[in-house]
Amino acid sequence: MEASKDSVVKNEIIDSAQKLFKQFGLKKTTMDEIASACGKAKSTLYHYYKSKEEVFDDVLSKEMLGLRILVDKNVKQKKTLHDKLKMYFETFHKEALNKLNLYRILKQEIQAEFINTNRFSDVIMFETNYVQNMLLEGVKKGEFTNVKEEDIGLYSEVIVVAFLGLVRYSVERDGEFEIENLRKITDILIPRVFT
Amino acid sequence: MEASKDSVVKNEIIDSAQKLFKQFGLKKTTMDEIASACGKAKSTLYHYYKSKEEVFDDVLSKEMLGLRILVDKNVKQKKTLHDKLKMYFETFHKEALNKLNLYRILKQEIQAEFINTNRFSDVIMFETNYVQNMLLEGVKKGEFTNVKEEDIGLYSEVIVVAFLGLVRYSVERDGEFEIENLRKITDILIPRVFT
DNA sequence: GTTTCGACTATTATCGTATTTTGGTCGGCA
DNA sequence: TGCCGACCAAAATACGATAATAGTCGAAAC
Repeated sequence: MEASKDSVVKNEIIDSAQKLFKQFGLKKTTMDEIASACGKAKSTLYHYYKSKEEVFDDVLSKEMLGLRILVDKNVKQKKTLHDKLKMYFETFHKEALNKLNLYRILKQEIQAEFINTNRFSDVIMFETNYVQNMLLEGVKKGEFTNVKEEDIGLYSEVIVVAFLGLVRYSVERDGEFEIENLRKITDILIPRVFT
Repeated sequence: MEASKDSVVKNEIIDSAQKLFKQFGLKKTTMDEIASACGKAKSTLYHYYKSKEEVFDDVLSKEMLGLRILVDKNVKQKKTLHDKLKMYFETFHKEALNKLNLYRILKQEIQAEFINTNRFSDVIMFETNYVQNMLLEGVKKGEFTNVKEEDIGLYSEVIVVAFLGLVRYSVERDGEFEIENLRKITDILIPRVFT
């Protein structure tokens, strides 16, 4: 078994699964459907994944990766902490709505045990870390001085959780809470040194 | 029917109902149980309330009122916008955990149609308004200048939604996310003029 | 040896129906 | 006017039968 061949087949499976999960959700998508969608027998899937959950998990990882690549790319184009955060919120919010499966997790629509516990807090942890690095960079550059360095971990967590709360809210209202408004959040979440 | 007598009986009912709802939740509490808990017949309850929902709604109103009185009392004791907001977050958070029924609403644990639609957004609206007044007062006193006055409505909404997201998070982790941390949120949510 | 498949199993979900629970009504009693 | 027990209709529950589905296994194909 070549590793490359292996991952090609895995990609086929994930692509089909992603579409089906997006359309019907985790519960209403069967392994048989995924299998025939990519022209394989169900038992073949179990050669590459040991469970349905593992397939779903991989789909999520793919979506998350896509979102993160985009977020990171956009954020890197901005120079100041303020602009970076603004772009971060905007891109994350927009992409989370596109990646429907991911969005379902954020909304905690899927109540599977294995997901809520791990996945959601994984996202929070990862994003907290990402934001933390942004803030630390801001500190190093002197853009962000009025916060003790030891508090930056907590600050990041607060920012992420608060932001995700807003994403959820915005999603539940389905457009009532506009993206333009979301842009102003940075002004709230980040105390500026130069006022 | 005297109005006073009427409200005495209503209070008896609400007290019993509150305990039961707190212990078993909305769905697992029956009208018969509430009735016998306050030594009345079920049909008597319908003399004072026209439905179970109305009873639950009144319990919520009572809890909300209690919380709001305390919040308002504590907030009024503080002078600056910063201290007021700090106290606001702290008291609201603490009391929301005590008032279990209210807390279930915030957590959106109760999925009854009549609740999610009205109650939750009622809370958001009320709190948004309350915070807005705080901010406007801060503007008037010159403590809070770096925000356009027309944006204050949006700011308030963002603050409330973000804060409720944090309350939920803190509740889900059941103590992991400490109240002391919550106190620092004000520093994040309110850009200070004097840095 | 690796990948695929069809047949098989065990578990879970679904359905139809009988039964119970429960929200809500009503007439009458104090 | 305030209260109750008896009553009803609708919803929840229980349960057995049936169907759907996640996951296994041995063998065939490559």
